[in-house]
Amino acid sequence: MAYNFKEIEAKWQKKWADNKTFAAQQPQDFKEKAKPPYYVLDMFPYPSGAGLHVGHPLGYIASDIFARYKRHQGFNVLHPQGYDSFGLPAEQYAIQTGQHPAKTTEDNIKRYREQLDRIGFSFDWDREVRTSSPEYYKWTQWIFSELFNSYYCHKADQAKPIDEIIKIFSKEGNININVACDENVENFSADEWNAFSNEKKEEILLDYRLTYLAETEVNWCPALGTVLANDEIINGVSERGSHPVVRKKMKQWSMRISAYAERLLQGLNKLDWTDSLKESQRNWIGKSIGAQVFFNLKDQDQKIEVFTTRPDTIFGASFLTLAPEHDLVQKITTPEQKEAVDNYITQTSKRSERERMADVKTITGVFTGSYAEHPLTNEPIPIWIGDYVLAGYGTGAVMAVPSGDQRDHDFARHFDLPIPNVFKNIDISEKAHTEQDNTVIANSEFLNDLEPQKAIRKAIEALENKKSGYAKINYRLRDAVFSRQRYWGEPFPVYYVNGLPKIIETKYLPLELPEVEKYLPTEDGAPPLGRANKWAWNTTTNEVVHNSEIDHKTVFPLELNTMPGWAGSSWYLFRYMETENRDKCFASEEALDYWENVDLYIGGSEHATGHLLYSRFWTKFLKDRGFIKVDEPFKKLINQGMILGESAFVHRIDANTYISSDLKTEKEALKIHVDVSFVNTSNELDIEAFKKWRPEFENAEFIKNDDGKVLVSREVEKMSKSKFNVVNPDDVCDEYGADSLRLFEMFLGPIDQSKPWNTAGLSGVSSFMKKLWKLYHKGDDFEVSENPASKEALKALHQTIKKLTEDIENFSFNTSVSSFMICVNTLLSEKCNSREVLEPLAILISPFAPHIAEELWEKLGHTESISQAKFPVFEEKFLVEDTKTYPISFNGKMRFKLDLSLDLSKDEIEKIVMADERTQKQLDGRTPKKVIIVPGKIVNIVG
RNA sequence: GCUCGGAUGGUGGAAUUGGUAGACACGUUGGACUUAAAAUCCAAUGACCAUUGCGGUCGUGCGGGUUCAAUUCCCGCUCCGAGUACCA
Repeated sequence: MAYNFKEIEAKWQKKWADNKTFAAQQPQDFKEKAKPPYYVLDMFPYPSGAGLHVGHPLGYIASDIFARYKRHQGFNVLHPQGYDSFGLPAEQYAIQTGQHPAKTTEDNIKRYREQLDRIGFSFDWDREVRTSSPEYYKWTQWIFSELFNSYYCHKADQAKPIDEIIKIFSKEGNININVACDENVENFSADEWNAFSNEKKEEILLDYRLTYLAETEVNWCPALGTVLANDEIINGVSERGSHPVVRKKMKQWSMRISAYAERLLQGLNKLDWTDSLKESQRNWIGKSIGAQVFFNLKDQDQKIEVFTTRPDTIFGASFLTLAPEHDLVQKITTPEQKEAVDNYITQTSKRSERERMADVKTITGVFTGSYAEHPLTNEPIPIWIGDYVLAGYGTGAVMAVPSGDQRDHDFARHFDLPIPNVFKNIDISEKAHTEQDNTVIANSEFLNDLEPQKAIRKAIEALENKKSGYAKINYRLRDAVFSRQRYWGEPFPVYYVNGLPKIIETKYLPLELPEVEKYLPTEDGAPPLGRANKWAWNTTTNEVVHNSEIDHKTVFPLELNTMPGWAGSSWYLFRYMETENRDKCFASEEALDYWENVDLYIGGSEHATGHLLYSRFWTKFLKDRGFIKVDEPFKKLINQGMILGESAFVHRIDANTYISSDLKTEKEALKIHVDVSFVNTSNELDIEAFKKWRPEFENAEFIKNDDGKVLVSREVEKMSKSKFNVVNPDDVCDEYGADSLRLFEMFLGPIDQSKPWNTAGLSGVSSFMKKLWKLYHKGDDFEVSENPASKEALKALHQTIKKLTEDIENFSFNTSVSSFMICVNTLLSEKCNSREVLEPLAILISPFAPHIAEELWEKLGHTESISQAKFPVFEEKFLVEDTKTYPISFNGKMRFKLDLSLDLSKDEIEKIVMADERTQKQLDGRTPKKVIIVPGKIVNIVG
């Protein structure tokens, strides 16, 4: 019987689903001793309308191989899948078509599921989660409430219930506490606190809560009535419709992730993530040690706060630069400078933050007309504004030391400001001196002749004595804005009483998304939920009621923003642990204790500083409040690279004429994307299909090459619908089978690298599958002998076991596939069909190609699924060699090979090698200067 | 700009701590089988020179360095990709 992958794959996919073969056992399911748990998780997909392309399953195949491998090793494996189903694309589609995002999301999920099912993943689908389902987001809302009801105590270094700080305030005020809070919080005593009105107390508490309302800078697009992400802005205008965008302040929910900066940083040390990923997070958190310095204004009772990592260069500060958005700018600008400053601010508001950071060449800025006082010399220092200083970064102000910072240097040169040199014997006329090594401070009074580190300490001491500053650790990590002016996201469980937020109690959750007639912002610029008629909270009945009932006594308006995409994905790993009690808790204690956290997480590196930081933050928070016991979500993490598409282009030389790409033309040919499905592996265009594709190609004329073909050119690009280079896994499954798809995706290259998809290569793994099948068959019949295997066959098997075990542990799946090929090629040439070899081989390959493995396993006479079969164990004895083929090199270049016994000593090897006539020929009469012999490795003759 | 990756034959890639560069595949060429095609099998295949044979030179993005020996380690570049805080 020939290898019929269609039948085999359909058969086993059905059996797996019917028998729930891959259902993970819950702790309470174990009658006897519990199996050790192992949790393998993929970053869950956003179900887009385009469906899966071959790039998506790459990581899923890798994690599936590992999950299956762990089952063979005797672990109880949790390997779930779900959908990150809130998001912008569904909302955009809803705006365009009027269809409810819930409906299109449901359709997309259905399609994703069908596609995933065809690839033979060992997912436990009973545990599926969808972030957009109310039963799930009930608990996202609950976590938000808990954050609202918590503050961060730096002394205990953990989050605590907000009630505790209220007690502290009423006993001792806020003067001696060490907690995370807003920068500008006012001091009060216990008596003052107790005398405050409830409203005032609430306002103050917002400065301490782990989620809080605050004014934040956003990219506002007045024409679209919405806030845009930086990457929705192209050249200063909106991507959709090219409307102007301005920076604007808006009241938004934020998450006090900055409170966790140090723990997020320290926690990295114990994670099994790549160094580069950990380094990215470290840089993102951006810890720097330095000083906070105050500059008093010359003529006003105000001070400007700056943070600097180089207080040793403070005598070189010749001006201050404020971000144009800085609160003090309006107050300190003199009437003469007002027009210039206002114009500059308007100009700046049109530039995105990213543009301002990236563009170092154009130097802009304006003098405010005011002066501050140098804290140590009392000299006047001009105050400028410049858009190279960002409002959200540090204090939004810098003390400019042009001799020690390149951007300050550029700014000073551009505006002809003084550049005092504070370094001994260093020329700073051309560029700033930014290094600390081999540096001595000069022109700095009491800091003269000191090295930077000593000078930093001394400068801070001086600032502290004058009450003009103090040592400070600063983090680049900013609090995360948590409000979105969108429809398709989790509603906040929040209503407003006199403008102050109140939380809806957990027992009344979920607060479900209301219906709206359109998914656009309202005419007066409120978010889409502003269009809902029934979006008010009745505090007596505890239910959502019509807006008309709002009386601000018992019925209040609800929050109109929704939560961002990362809300649901920050805790979903815990939801999969629970199966039965999903309505009672986010996950039961028993399940949480057993599964703990994710052992292996696979996903794209684009999540390095977003999702992976936010979910670490929420995990630490949940632990602080006692809801879970682990403080990191993902123990080990592997990044998968992107699979790129190979776009095809037809070459057009005039309105209707297309030329084969191998022909030269006098006219410049225009390259036009063409659907890759019209092109075969030899780059020949299917002319008929092309003509039918679109009306404008119907009457196309072609200039063919000598073979009578029209060839296309190829380019590697991102796989995307708009580039017509998408390859659908369904098509690959139809033509080659899921097992071949799985093997090929792994065979393409290292899991973490991006690489182009090339369908031509599929025939290689496909013929491997046929060879594998052939090993177990004679003609059309299954035939496996009980005779002992040859020495060579056993050696091939054990070499494969060894290599494979190492490869799987190192996630080097491309070389695993190679070693399977080598093994099967050897066994075929050995004509090996012994059960002794073929049975372990089936298990070895089953994580990679599970369908064929199950089929062969069944034919081998087993009635249980192969998925729990014990993984073969490597035995050294089958590999022992007594000779080694030595490369004999001369000056490092290999010239010939020599088989020698491994028992030989160095001297013996040297004698044999030197006696060889080829050695004498290479030396050509010379005497070698040196002979290097590494037994078992190499011989190198120098001279 | 900043941060983190990457670059090896015509193509995807291999080379475990510095020790035979190009495993395994694709493609190409030639051959076997076949009426023919497909499938399958066998052989060759980094470039250049030489070719009757032995062989030789160069070669892992570029320029330097360390070493008996460098794809691997160090210094300085170039190009490409990802992230850059509201895409997911």
